[in-house]
Amino acid sequence: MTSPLSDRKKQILRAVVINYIKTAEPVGSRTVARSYRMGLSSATIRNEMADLEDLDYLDQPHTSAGRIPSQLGYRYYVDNLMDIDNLSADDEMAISSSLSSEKMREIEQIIINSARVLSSATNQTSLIMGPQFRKSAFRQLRILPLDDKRSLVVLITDTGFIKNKVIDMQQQLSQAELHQVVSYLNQKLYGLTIDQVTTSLINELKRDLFKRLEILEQAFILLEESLKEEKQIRVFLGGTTNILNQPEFKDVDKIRRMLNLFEQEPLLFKILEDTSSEDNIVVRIGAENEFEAIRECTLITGTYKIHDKTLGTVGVLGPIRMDYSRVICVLRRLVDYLNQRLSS
Amino acid sequence: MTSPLSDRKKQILRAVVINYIKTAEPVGSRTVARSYRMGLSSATIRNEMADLEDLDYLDQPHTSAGRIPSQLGYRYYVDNLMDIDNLSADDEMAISSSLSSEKMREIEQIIINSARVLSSATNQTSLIMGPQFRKSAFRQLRILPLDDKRSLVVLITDTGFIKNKVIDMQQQLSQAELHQVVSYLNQKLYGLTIDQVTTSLINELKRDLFKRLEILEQAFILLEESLKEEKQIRVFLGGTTNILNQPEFKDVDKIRRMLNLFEQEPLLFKILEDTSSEDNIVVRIGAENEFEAIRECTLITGTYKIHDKTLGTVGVLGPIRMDYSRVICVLRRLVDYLNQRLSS
DNA sequence: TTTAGCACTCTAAAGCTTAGAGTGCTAAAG
DNA sequence: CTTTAGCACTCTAAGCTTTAGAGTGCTAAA
Repeated sequence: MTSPLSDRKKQILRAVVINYIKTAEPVGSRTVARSYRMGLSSATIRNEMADLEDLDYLDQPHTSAGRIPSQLGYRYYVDNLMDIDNLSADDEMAISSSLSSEKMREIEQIIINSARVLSSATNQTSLIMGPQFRKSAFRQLRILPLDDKRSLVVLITDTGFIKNKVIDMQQQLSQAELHQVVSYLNQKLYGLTIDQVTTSLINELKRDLFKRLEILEQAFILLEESLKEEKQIRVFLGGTTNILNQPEFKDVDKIRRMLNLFEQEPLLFKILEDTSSEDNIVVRIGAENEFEAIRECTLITGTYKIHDKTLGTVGVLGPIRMDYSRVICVLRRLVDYLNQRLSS
Repeated sequence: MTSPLSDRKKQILRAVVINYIKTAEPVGSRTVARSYRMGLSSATIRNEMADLEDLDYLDQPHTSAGRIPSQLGYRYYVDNLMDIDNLSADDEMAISSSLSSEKMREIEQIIINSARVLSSATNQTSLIMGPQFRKSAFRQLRILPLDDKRSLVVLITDTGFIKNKVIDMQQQLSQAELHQVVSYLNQKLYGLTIDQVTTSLINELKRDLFKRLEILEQAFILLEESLKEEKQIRVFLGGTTNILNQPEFKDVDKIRRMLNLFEQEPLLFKILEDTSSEDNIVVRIGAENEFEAIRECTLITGTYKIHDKTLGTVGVLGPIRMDYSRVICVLRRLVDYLNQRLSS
């Protein structure tokens, strides 16, 4: 479409973006001329900057202020100008030491801790979708009698989820009968993902079994509820207060809107899910976001897998002015970690 | 100590408190004289108010402003002047309908929903401590082999907690042996509260059993971890953004401090636990709070029980200027609900 | 003891001034 | 044709001043 930018323009755009990310102040021509010694006077830079403004890569808050990157400018920077260094040794140390803390056995613990690490390493708010139970494959169903009336139904998936539920049995069931039913179910369901266990399949099985036993209604309820409940998977947040450190959120009203958003788990889930189809790191800048609520933010997400199955999304949410290069680094690092950690 | 207040002073103090709670503006003598027709001129009220200020029941933000209640004033109001009406029919309706939502099977669901109801009914932030696992009594331990290497250990308490954990078995164990060990443990532990299952007791049992089987190490790890992990019980929050609606929190720095507090679960737990010894509703106004972090707030708490055992604390946290009467009402209602709901 | 009247005080909001940063334009230099 | 120096101009944020309004405390009279 538009002609490609000259190298000089690229350099200048890059300088403006980097500077603005660091200082949050509009960047003037003098600043660019001085700090990135490129042998040009501020007047020349000024002309170039005026061009960049015409091309919509830069904005001017008011006539006599410096320039700030437009959303298009950020996009251009992310796509063409940014270099992604590796993490500094210090960062790497800090991150891996926080990640390797002892008591991280439970999946939930791992996720929560990851959220914390991610937010503190980026100084932004982090969102992590818990592993999607529904994409896991059915492994085993067990029924464990507790006393006369009650039993514990346990559902286990290939990705290590364990769901359980105490159910009431109206009639007692002999060990043998129970065993029969349970192994029938296991046989029928083995290997299916939870997604595939539809209500209609359940009904079919139910019909099959009802001929012989009316009693397992409750066990089916567990299955059905698992399906319903898990439609909204938990989203874990880290560093929600970090947005308060960003100068773009010094307005109480904006803060309220963001915090309100953070309280709406289903919406957060949708926001994360929305990006989860893609393969690698995805950067959504401002209006590129589908959801109105985060149109003033940038969302950077990655997906993590267990045994090569995409199970969830990890993201960083912050103002459009954020340190893209750093966030992407950290996010990559974390996704690697999760992939490795959850597969064991 | 000080001589009791005259009826007239009480009336005036009450009027100031009520008015200030409603408007968040300092209350002037004219306002009191007019809105609470007590046949006195503003000048008279003015004199009385000056007296109340001398007695430390009222404060004056600056020379020519109205008066606001001091912390002592609020305390006097709560102890002597406040009348606690019942909930209005509307409120009652709203609360019971939110509470009776369908899918509240899990304890956690009940707690989370309660937090939501409490915060929206009071327009404050609500805190609810999850039921204290440690005060529950041991009921049953089960071990459920999954495959060659792994088993599921399930721990059940009298208050309906179910903890489980997949463990690795280095050696295989015959059904009979397993059964033997498990029933030994159940016999030894039945009826003890989790608190009573100390590490030393576990070690003792371990010694007993090690003579026969080296294998259950992992099962003990579950027990031990349960003890450790649960030291910090979850605290559920509702309406954290409500503080943003309070005019006393329009300062970003204060907001940051509060939100930071909300992210520190262990501290929240301590704050709630601190009040849990007492019987009924407890009101802590400002500096009456033990914890520095909430010295600018009022915390109103109640405790809920399962089968007459105190299991957790429910609280409302907000600015010192809050609608005490209303909050106390709603809190009472909610504690009743929880007591009833969790005992079934 | 209560009240009217009045001078006084204090704040918050609105208006005004100013310093500083940065621009855009023009004309000269390379 | 491109780059640069110079300069007038613009805009904001911060500080200062002014003012209206609310409320007080005191005094003297009822």
